Amino acid sequence: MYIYNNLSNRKERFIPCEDNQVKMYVCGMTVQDKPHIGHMKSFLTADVMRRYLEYRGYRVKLVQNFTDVDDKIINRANQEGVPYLTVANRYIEEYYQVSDRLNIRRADIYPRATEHIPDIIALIQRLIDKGVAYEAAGDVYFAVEKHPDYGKLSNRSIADMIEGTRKDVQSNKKHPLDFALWKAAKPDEPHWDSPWGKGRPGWHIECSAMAMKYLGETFDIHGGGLDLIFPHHENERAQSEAATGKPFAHFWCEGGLLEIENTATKKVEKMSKSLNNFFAMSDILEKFEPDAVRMFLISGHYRSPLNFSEARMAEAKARLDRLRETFRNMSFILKDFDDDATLDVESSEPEVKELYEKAKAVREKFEAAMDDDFNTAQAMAVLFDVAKAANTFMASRQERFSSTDKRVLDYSRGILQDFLHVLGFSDAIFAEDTRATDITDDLIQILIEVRKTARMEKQWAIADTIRNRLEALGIALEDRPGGETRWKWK
RNA sequence: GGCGACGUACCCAAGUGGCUAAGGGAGCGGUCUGCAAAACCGCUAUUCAUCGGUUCGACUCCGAUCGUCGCCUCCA
Repeated sequence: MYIYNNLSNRKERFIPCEDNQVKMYVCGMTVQDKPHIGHMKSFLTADVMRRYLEYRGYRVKLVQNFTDVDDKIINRANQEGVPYLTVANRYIEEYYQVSDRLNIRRADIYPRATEHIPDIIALIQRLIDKGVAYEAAGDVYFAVEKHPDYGKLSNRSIADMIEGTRKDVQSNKKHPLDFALWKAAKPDEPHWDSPWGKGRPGWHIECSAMAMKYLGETFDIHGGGLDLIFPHHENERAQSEAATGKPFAHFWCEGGLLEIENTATKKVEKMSKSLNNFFAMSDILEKFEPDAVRMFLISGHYRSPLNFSEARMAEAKARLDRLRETFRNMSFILKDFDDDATLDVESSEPEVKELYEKAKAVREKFEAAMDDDFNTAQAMAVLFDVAKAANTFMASRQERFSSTDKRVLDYSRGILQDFLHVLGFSDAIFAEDTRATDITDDLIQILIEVRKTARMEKQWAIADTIRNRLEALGIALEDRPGGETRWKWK
């Protein structure tokens, strides 16, 4: 398979460092506020990559950090008058909640910066010993000019960057682009003892220390948002490779940002905490189901920006409903279908053969799409193709299905389920709605029968009242061509 | 100003140096239906921002122009 590498600016053949093992690090959140849907785009992207890699037979070790000490967390804690870890823990907890609801599989390890201070100090010391970092008044800085490769990931040269740099007031730095590995503690700040006095880690170093600790000095894939390329990932790479003399991550896979239209200026801009234009993931989940969010987030390519709006979410929901409808219709037909005879395609009718061929081709087409830098949009199109074919097939049958018909539908359903799972959709799409308890079903069946009688007597007002009242409760009735009436939650 | 990405139908969105430019949403017409809903069938890009160039041939490669976005400061 091929994955786009931001380091080389092109797609490269993906070959893991170790045979069957993929080691992956995703830059997690600085837990200063609620996770918003832009954050979750990154993590859901990583989740899809991981699931597909596993589908492909790799064992994946995924590490995703929490940066739980930084200026903004400290500020927020001061405003609230609580310890900084209270703030951090609160948002970490919320992260887990929304992540679980989105069916994002848990990473293998979620290391936290504050729990790795000794590792961080050791790494900084290593850099000082190598002569690429220096201490100045209790701070420690990485000397950018000592690292010849600096700027490669973000495609810029030190000279270019200096032009755009504002004058830095604090001048413990030897070079304006040098960045802090360790910051001397200001009064009343959280701090730890270190060889350079009391202080706390700078922003980038924790990722290097923790990635190396859990994945080794070289690993396969480094993910995160595109806005992290500079300075975060550039600095991470520089300090890591300066320390070890080895490549840090092989593939740098930063994803496109979530954008949103500014209602005042009509301009599209990235969703971020600093612009205060974000939609908390928890709020969106009040309104839209998790699978619809997933459908929305994978509707384009992960490297492209994605524009958020309620209308787009509603569209994603409609896409999801289309698939769900197909599954519902299959389920009605396959109710009590329990037959493990093999499908004899050769002697089947052309319609059966056609659906079978469509479903059978999914594996190859889906893999071709996903092997090409995780093209989820293409992959979804492949699945929609089969859903359409199944719908067409079902519509062609006038509600009478032979066991061969059922076999090919069962086969198609299995294929669709398998591949929707690979993309991380939950069983909620194809499983029966859990709100439908048996008694509910019985009660609705009674109403359906009453309505049926009314319809036979052409008492349309009664029939429609039943349907409308149920509709108001979120229950939709469908009269099928054969005279059968089905119900579903809307 | 520097670096990078992008501009495909009403909307979202994949894609390819030459075979009908995927898929979805929305709309319209039809089938089915007492009416709906859902589904199915048909229609909605002679064209891929604009202008040049390379080529037998480009939407796809190159250049310019216009537009949008991101990074250059904290940010998934």
